[in-house]
Amino acid sequence: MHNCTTHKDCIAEALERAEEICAARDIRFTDVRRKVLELVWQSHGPIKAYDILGKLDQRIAAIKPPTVYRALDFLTENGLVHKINSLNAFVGCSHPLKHRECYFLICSDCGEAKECCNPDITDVISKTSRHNEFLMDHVTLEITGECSDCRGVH
Amino acid sequence: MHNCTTHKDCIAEALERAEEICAARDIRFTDVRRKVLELVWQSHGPIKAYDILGKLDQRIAAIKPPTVYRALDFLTENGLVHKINSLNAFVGCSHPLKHRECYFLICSDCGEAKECCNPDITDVISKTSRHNEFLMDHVTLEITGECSDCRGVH
DNA sequence: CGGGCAATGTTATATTATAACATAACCATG
DNA sequence: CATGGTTATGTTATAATATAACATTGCCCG
Repeated sequence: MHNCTTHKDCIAEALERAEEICAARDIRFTDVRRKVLELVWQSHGPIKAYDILGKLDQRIAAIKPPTVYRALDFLTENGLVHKINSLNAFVGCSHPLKHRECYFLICSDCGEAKECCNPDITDVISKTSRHNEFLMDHVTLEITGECSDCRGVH
Repeated sequence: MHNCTTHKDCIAEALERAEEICAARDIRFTDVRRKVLELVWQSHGPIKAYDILGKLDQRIAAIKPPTVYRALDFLTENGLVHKINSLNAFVGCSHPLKHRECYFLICSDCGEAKECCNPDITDVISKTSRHNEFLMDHVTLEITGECSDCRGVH
């Protein structure tokens, strides 16, 4: 389902990057937020808020839904995770500095949500918005289907 | 918020079209389904399942959530309504025969969800999918922002 | 060290959606 | 027109997702 050979490293990297970004922006990367981000990355795919909650409960005592949702809100606002609306799930952002919009290829077999941030897509969407005199704020683009791995494409 | 001068007509048209489509496909356009579709169109914008339920309750006795969700599932499967995932709401499809995929410009001011089915978008999305060896099944594209009316663009 | 703000805790509840089983309506076929 | 299969709806209960509202804690700055 995923390619990173040393998945531990990729989690650690994500956390470090988050740390840096928060420091740079002078916002607090608290324990809860770190833990939630870590769990999102550990899942290495879309994870649901209550699944995060479940995993947290095993470690720390009695964290409740609002705490998780607040952390997720924070992480989302700061581009560290994305919400996948069609799944009601959250996924770590692989390039939290590059751009706000992320497009996803979501495999209904293995559940992977691969970022696919083709600028051509952004262009054509911007063009369409402009053509409709629409002032774009945020774009949700979620493509479901079957990924190459699951289809057994060499 | 919307342009159709005679909104009653546009509801009636949508229902008639639905009738025809279901007849052609030899599937049943039952009372519940018709009523739900009518309410979706009456709202003339995204409407939530429980709002539909509320409006139904006033007319018919004691319709329960599963009934509404089943009707919405049916209508969605047959391309007569679309679900807007970022709003958890449903909207009538203006061209139920032309294509399955629909893209939306959603105004966060007035709540309108305008279909914008630019084939250029479809092209670029298909291209990206192919490039990723991804077998596309369904596309969710929801652009939030502010529509021309709300921005007061002449 | 105290006042203010940001974050989290806590309780309760709202909102969205479905499982599971019972009944009814529809309809083809003998 | 009986009957049996299929599709649709009714019904009860509950699962899953998310937030409101208020209390408390912790952090930082002066």
